[in-house]
Order: sequence, then C-alpha cells, then structure tokens
Amino acid sequence: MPTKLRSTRPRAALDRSGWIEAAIEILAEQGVQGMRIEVLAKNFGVTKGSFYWHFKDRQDLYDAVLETWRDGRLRDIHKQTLATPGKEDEQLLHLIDVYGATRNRKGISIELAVREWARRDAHAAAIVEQVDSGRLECTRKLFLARGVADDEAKSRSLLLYAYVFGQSLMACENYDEKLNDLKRWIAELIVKP
Amino acid sequence: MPTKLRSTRPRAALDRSGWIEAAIEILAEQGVQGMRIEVLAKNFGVTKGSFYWHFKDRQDLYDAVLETWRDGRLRDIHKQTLATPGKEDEQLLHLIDVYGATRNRKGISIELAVREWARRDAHAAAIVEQVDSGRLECTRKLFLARGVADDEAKSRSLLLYAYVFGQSLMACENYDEKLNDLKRWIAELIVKP
DNA sequence: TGGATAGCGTACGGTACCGTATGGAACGGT
DNA sequence: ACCGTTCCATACGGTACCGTACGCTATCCA
Repeated sequence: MPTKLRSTRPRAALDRSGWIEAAIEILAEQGVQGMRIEVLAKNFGVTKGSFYWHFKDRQDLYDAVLETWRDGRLRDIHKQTLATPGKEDEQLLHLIDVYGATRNRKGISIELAVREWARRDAHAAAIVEQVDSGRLECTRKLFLARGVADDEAKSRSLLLYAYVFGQSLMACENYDEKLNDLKRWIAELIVKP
Repeated sequence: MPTKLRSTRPRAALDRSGWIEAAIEILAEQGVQGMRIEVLAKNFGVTKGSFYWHFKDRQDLYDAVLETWRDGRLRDIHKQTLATPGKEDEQLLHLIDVYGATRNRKGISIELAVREWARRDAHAAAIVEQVDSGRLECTRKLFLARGVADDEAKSRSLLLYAYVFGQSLMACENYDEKLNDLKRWIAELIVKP
C-alpha cells in the first residue's frame, strides 16, 4: 500500500527547496542583506535549527538561490524565444513588455537584487553573466531570424536588455501622461530595423 | 596677525562635509548598508564620538548624503547640456559616453547604489526622481534643439538614460570582441533621428 | 519493542552595530 | 589665570545576527 508516500522524509514541511523559495521572496523585497537566517526562520514559524539541518551555512543557501534563479531564467528565455517564423517582431516586443517594470514586478525586483548582489560578489557576478549570455544569444537569434545583419543583431539585443533593466531603475512615472506611448515608440525603435 | 585662520574651528580635521564625502565613498563601494557609523569612524581614525557631534543620528547623515548627491548631479547635468548650437549630436554622444561604465566607474557605482537605495526608501526615491526629472528635461531640450519633434525628443531622452544605467548593470564584457563598436552603433541609434 | 535517524527546538558564546552619557584635552576669549 | 566651547574618546546598555552544541520527539526498520 502506498501509505509510505513520504517515507524518506516523514515530516518534511520545510525542505531545502522551501527555504530557497522563501529566500528568493525576501531577496526580491529586501535585497541580499535581507536574506537573514533567523528572519527567514521566523517568517516560517520555525527556528534556525531547521535551517542548519538543510544547509551547511549561509553561503550554502546563497549558492542555491543563485543557481535556482539562473536555471529558471535560462529555461524562461529559451521558452520565450522559440522560433516562430514571421512572428519575430511580436516576440521581441513581447520580451520588452515582459521585462517592463509595470507587470512582473517581482521578477524585476529579483533581477535588480541579483545584479546589485553581483556587483560585490564574484559568484553572483558569474551567475549573472551566464544569464546575460543566454539571453543576449537567444535574442540575437531572433533578430537574425528577421534578416538583420549579425553586428546589428548583437547591438540591438544588447540595447534591448540594457533598456529594460535601466528603465526599471528610473523614476519616470511622472515624466509624461502618455508614458506608455513613449515606451511603445522606444520599443519599436529597438526592434524595427 | 592672521594666526587666527581657523579661529572658529580650532581642530576641525573632520567637519560635516568630510563625513559626507567619506560616506559617499563607502556608498559607492558597499551600498547603503555599508554606510555604518563605526566603520566610517574607524576609516577616519576617529571614534563615533566625533560622528555624533556633527550629526544627530544615522538618518541625518543619510539625508545629507542624498542632498549632496542630488545637488552635484543637477549642477553637472546643467553644465553638460549647455546649449552650443550645432554641437548637439556631440553633446548627446558625450553624455552616453560619460555615463558609460568604462570610465567614471565611481560615479556609476554611486548612481546604482542610490537607485537601489531608492527602491526601499521613500526619501531616496524622491531624490532620484528630482535628479531624473532634471536630466530628462535637460536632455530633451538638446534633442529639441536638433529639431526633433517633442514626443520623439522625450522618448529618446528616456531611452538614453535607461540604456546607460541598464548597461552598467549587465555583464557584457565577453559579449563581443568589438564591444565598443556595438556600443557606438547603439549610441548613434539613440541620438540620430 | 527498541534503537536508529530525520527534523527541529533551545541555549550559548561571539561579533558587529546603534545611540547615549560622560569625561577630557585643546583652544578661544576676557 | 580662568572659563566656556569645540571636538573627540571612553564606556555602557541594548539589539540583531551567526554558527555550534546538544536535547527532544516522532517516525521508520528490524
């Protein structure tokens, strides 16, 4: 009888992945400095005794968070840039929209937190570089599929990501009443040759 | 006899502005969380007794840092965008270059640190908005002086800053051997109508 | 049924800060 | 020569963490 469903982990209300998810949540809200073991534990209603059972130390959690983030981002960018001939423009505009700060607030928060982390931590920097490489490459291929020259495809791909990340750093809500029109104009300048 | 040069402040090796400068230095290197009173004091070779003489508390220093930064940035952007008819293109390209991560590393570090700060602090966010408004406005006028339509000038101005800030967030050193050529291409796309 | 083990709680020492209270040296004016 | 002010050091209590040692309980397996 399958009553031994969780036989290997009897009371596992909180396993490693649970801690990692919660840590990423805090990372989005508070940044790296917010991922404190005792605080995470309190949020969960447990003590750090649990944490030190699942993780060696803080760095162990940090590494797991970074790798989880990287894997998710790489999976996502490949999914978003699956070749659909003739639809490249829409895919590119959709990319810009997805990374826009208005929707996907949490994703952007994590993005910025990780990049700020990467400015002072070599491991985080290496992870960010892997993600950036993957994204730039995938997006470049989309531009290539449109018939754009290789150098131009590389440039536009770089511009696309720099723009979306930079935009989420700026305070431009009051810049213009028709801000969305401005953004659409920008998106088309980036995408259309 | 002018032996009373420093009569009002006999041993003032460290005044308020000295603390503020040092704090900004640490802000660039370590972010907001790095601006710790006892650490700053140790860097100076004094104790926090000195700090609490010049400042009410930590927030007092934070406010001073933000306002000092804002004033400097606003002065700078006005200087960089002084109207020199016929030279607008060069001025705009120069702007992109100045905010580029390669040179002016410290300025960019402060820029990113303040913006990360602004994501969790209302006062910092207000300061960033003042700086962004000033910059966007000054740059928009440069585009207008070139004969660009108003909406397009607004859009290009926003794109310019989003791009330069976003670029300094990315890890693209290994993206291409001719990265500088790509960046030049991008800069011209942003500037040239 | 007894022991092993997974999973967590408790308790402790240690560090790094903040902010305050107070003392003291060096200089100014008188 | 005295006294006040400026500027800083010292000392203290308090908080928030980290990491470790150890204890407790519930489940599994023989």
